[in-house]
Amino acid sequence: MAEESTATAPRARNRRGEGGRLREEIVAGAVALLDETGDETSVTLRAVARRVGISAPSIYRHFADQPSIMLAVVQRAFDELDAALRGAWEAAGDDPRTRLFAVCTGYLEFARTHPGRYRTMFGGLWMPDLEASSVTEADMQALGQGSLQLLNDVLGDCVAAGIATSTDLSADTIALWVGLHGLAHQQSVTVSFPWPPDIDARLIATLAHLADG
Amino acid sequence: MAEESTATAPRARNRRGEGGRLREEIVAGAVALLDETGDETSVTLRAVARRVGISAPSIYRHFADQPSIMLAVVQRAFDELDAALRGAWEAAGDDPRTRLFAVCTGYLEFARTHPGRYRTMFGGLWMPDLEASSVTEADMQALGQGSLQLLNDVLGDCVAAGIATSTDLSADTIALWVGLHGLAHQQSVTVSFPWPPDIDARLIATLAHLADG
DNA sequence: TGTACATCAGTGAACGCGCGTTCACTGATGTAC
DNA sequence: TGTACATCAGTGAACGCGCGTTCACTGATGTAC
Repeated sequence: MAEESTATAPRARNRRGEGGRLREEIVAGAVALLDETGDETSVTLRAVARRVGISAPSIYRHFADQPSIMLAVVQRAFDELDAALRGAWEAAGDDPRTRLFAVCTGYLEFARTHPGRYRTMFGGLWMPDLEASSVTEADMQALGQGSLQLLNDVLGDCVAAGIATSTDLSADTIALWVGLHGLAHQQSVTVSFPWPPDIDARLIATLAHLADG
Repeated sequence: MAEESTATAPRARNRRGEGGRLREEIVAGAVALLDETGDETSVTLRAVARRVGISAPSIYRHFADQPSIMLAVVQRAFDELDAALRGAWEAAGDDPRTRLFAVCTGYLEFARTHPGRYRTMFGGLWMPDLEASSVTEADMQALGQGSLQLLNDVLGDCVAAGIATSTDLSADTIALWVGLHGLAHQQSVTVSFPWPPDIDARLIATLAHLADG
């Protein structure tokens, strides 16, 4: 039924100076492949080329090698996570408690909506050999920093408003993130697990040390 | 320096009726490969055969196909996790609080000691197509049940002793496990992360709803 | 005790496949004069 | 305005590799008589 419409048309070639567009298409194709198969090992250079509708060697105009594609995919995925959380934050209004829940459930929702992407972002398998690649350790550590900072802010606002307690905000932020990650990751891996219906709220309220009621 | 000593000797063949031994060696070799490389994609049928010191086709006497090897590896890893937690429980004495911490830190320690194994157990990538394989969904769900039950017990003992509170023990057990898993998984993926020094105790005490002091 | 035979553990050679990567190329598009 | 040329996006064919899997086999070990 659903044909791979992006691959069937015989691609109009980009005009001079616009070759950079193909880079975008390659990353988008790789992300689409990842979302569809849910398996990063199926995001091969050749599979991406097929998906985008170009020949395999064309990719080398835009990426040095196969791991570079995965790095671009992961960087884009982290950017999208950041954007999603920021969107949830802005849509949530002014109440610190509402904002905290909006950002945390936004995080969980991202993983549920894009399980393959989430697993790849945090799965560690795509990680390049830092010695054999142009990627720096700083590049690695920068990933996810924005989202962690946003979590820190919403939790800090709750503490400032007196609806949550904390002796060490940054440590509690990391503990909160760890809990969200554990839930998000397990849900991105398995479909059948006996989750209690209130697992989201239970985890968030506990890890944020929210005042009762 | 460190030679692959297991692969150099020209293997004495098993005696009649003891061919089943090779099955053990194959699983052990696959686990060793996983621990060394930290990467489940390098646990190929041929790599395992090389590691054990046999020819590739010999594996087919003991496993139907390549995914069957991975399944055996994961099942063994879950058994070992169970045993490690039970060992920590028994060594911890009678105090419920001490037991809770012993089991939880035992869990985290397992992941730190065997990061590749842990990532594979919970990474979801090795999972076979349930339709195209002899593995049942019940097999899948059974994995990790023992460890979860043990967590349930130690947490329940704390509640019974009045040092922890819970409105729903099984839900709180799952929340506790989710937190442990998030920390264990992230630590099995990355080496450099700005962990607060007390992250283990902070996470455990929070998720167990331990009474202060 | 001796020997023919069945059983069983493990092998060697070969297959087709998809992969990443290289190379020399094609042909449309813009530019210099 | 016309034309020769440089630039640039993308291609087709080929490579060597490791993979999973198959097949017919070898040869040691135990068993029946």
